[in-house]
Amino acid sequence: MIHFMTASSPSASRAASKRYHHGDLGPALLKAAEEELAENGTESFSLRAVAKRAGVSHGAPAHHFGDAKGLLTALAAIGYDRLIAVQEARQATAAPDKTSQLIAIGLGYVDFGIANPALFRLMFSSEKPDRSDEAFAASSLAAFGKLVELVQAEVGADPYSDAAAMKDVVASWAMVHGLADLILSGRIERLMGLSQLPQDETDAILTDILLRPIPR
Amino acid sequence: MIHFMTASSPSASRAASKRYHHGDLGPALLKAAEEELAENGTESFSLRAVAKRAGVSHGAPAHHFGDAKGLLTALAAIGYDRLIAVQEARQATAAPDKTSQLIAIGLGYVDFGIANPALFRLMFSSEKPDRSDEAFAASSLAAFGKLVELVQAEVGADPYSDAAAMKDVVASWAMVHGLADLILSGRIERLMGLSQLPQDETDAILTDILLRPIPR
DNA sequence: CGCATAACTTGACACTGTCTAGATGCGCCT
DNA sequence: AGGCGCATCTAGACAGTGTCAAGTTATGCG
Repeated sequence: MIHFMTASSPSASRAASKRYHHGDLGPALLKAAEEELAENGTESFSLRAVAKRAGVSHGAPAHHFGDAKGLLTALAAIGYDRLIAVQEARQATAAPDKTSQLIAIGLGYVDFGIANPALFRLMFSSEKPDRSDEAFAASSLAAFGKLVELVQAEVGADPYSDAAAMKDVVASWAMVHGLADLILSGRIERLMGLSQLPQDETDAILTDILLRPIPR
Repeated sequence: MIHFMTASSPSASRAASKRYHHGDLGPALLKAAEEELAENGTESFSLRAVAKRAGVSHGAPAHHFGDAKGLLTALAAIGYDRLIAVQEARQATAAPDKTSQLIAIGLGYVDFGIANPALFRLMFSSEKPDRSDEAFAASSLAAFGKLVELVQAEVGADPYSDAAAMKDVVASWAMVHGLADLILSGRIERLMGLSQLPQDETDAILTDILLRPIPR
């Protein structure tokens, strides 16, 4: 679950009670929104349902996030931070060599998508978030930066100055992104039955596939 | 544009006039829906706007498609037929060898996505269409069948009986799907400026990437 | 302590999808 | 040829949506 920094506000301790001023509503709304998203999916997402879940009136979210787009933008930005965290968890348990580390962030990308399908779609395949938002841009760029960094280590060239290396970045990203997107739409399951396999076998198959876009 | 078979009905010639019975409303609604989708995107899609565009009352679509899900399911099914057509157009202008033909359907997949971003998202990244619908299942399976067939020709093994070949299918699909999805969300453009390049250079880059998932 | 102001509520508005009952006219059948 | 069944389409109502404006509460600063 997302941390949401609920302990930062001095009045947050009694935040759940029915006071007129919630005291920490911003993070509380984000938490409620994520739960709604996870339970009902992106398509039937409702701002009023989020407000109700957080125990406030339907107009309250507007004061913190402007409109629905604002709330979803903030949520997507947090999503990128969490994506990075999941990738780093995979890196920590992976072998330290460059290739294993690159594969690890790919496996983390898929892990994240499977664990948070609606959030993943919101982040990557939705027009709802405002991509020019500062927090969104910063977090998504940080996630992309991890990929660039590890591809650069792998191929030994800076993607921003070497077109071939950038092509390697794009190929790696497209592969892992397509894999994740097809998995969480259920299209791979029908073909390979990944969910029936033990984790290490699934990882082996995905690793094989994730290695392909990288020149050897 | 989709054909929609408007000439098949005997009364379709005066279909545009203000008669009480439209005479060919099903196809007309699909056409209107596609236009709405192309202009406004998937997210702000409105059934009432589709009805208005087709010149009928807001309740009319229900009689032909049941509900919004039904209309979008039918539209997505047609989308798969068109995807196949775009892929076959690419095949027709490609070299006849097996590898070129496989790459051709990949380029067609990307072509289709760029030309119809909202429809692409509806087909692949939306929960709105009913995947158990017969027409949807048939058309999407036909599109997938093309991929299976060409991968089988390329690697010389039947994916349905050979796990390694199925892995090649999954890898190929994931690559082209991820590539298309990232391109139409604008994420590749920022990195490689594909739209600035002449078509043959873009094709060369995409071909390079699309070749990678296939074992050599 | 008083008060500006941020935080939140409440009600209204236009719009959405779906349901119901009613209006219309196409095409079949005798 | 004439009538009529029934698919086709309209029109109104309903609950639910996001957003806006105006009012209410209470926090923290001077």
